[in-house]
Amino acid sequence: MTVVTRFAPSPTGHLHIGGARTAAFCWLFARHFGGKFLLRIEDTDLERSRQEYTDSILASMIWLGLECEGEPLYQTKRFDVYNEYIDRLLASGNAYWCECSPEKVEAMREKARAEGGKPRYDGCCRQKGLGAGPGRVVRLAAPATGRVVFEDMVKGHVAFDVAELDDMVLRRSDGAPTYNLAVVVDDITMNVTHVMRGDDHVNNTPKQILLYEALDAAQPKFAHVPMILGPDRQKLSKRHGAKAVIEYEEDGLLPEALVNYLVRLGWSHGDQEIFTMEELVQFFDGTSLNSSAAAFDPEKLLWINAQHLRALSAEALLPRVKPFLERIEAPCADDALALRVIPLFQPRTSTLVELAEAMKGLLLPAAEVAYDAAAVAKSLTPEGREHVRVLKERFAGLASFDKDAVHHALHSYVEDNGLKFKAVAPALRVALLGSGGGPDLAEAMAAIGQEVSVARLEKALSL
RNA sequence: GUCCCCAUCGUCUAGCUGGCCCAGGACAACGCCCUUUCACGGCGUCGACAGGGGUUCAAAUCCCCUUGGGGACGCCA
Repeated sequence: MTVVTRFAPSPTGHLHIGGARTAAFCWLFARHFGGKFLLRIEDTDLERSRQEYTDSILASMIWLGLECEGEPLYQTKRFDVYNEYIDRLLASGNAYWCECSPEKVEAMREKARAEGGKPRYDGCCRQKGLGAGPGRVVRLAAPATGRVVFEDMVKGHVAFDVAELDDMVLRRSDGAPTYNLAVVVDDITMNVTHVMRGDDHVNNTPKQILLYEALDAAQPKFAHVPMILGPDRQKLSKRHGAKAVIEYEEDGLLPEALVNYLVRLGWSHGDQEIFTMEELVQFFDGTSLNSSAAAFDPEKLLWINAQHLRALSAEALLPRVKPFLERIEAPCADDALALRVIPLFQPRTSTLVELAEAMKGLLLPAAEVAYDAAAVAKSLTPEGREHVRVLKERFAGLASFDKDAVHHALHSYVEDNGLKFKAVAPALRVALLGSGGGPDLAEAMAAIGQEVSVARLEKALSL
């Protein structure tokens, strides 16, 4: 039997990190077992569903590298299928028409709540033998007693008393199917073998199992992954602080790093922290999932991202930083130059945004270098300027300008004059880079080249 | 209120078929080293088995209770 998983977002917002993690788990699980990963758009809430959100979710999935098999399935296009299944339930006596108004049902619930019980519909239309009619809904004729039991892949043994469940609505008065009905029908018809979803759905599971039973259909395996909580340990949701995946994209995060971080939240493989997508596929088999909720830690995400950023080759990184360079008006005209500059900042930055900003400082022509006033005042002293002046001449006269050549020129100047390297480095650094921090001087000069290096020093001397 | 789930350092976690754990790794914090700066890196410090009962020769690991946290109770998904 081939494994089939599915991710089923509702297009009422952008894809947020909780959903992204669930999607990643589903995708990984299917990949690991050589199965299929399907996508289903749960857009039956006509009020809140929007096409733009569907587009956004799809785009985020692609960005994350979690591509699904075939075309996504839209629930709104499947009302015929749902009605067919509802008719079957009606015919088999597992469902019935109900004429109770929402107000009446709400009153029942209030009453039950007041009496300290579980709010539920009392099933008063069950024996009425009603047929279809305006304002009427179809409800499941749930068994009155017994227990619903299932083995969850992460929670283990879970049991519910059916007395806790009520006769849920299957078909709304407007003819649209309800969530639980649609999910079950879809999972059956899509041949889903493993339902992996958020913890917040465990309570729906017994209701859905009742439907599988009423439909006499085989049940999938369930895996309820714990929620992601905010740094404050409060629930993270679309309406409460959950950042959308696209925001991370804009922040310069690497998709593989986001997936790495998200998956590690609630899953582990020994002490390993950094995983490539390939490793994730190799190791993720649905076990080692944690059963408790995890708090989102932005700092660790950043660290993971930095690790992935450093692991990439300059060639691989170049096309990925380019959009960020353009965004800060430092478009890269010289790929070879950019390729030499990237490695200088890989150990010094943790996002593409930071990388682009750092690169900008070296990509600029001499005339546009921005000097940090405090650093200039501190290091470009008369004495410092003198060092820069002489050094500039020496650099200009170099036949070769690779890192070693520059390094030797620099150090021979220091030795020739009986100086300490520390005495000349700060001035040269500010003159060259405009500020007090940054990469190795010889490396930086070799990267931007002799002409620009000399021009930069000259510019600094004119300050 | 009722039901379901969960409970190891501030955070993510290893460990949970009991002894190798007076609990390991990672992020963060702090310190030292490396060093032309800023980083990277290396080394180290701080820091947890929620509490109480059992079971056992032995419990972070098994059972119960308490407490705490989360989720769900819709003609939302």
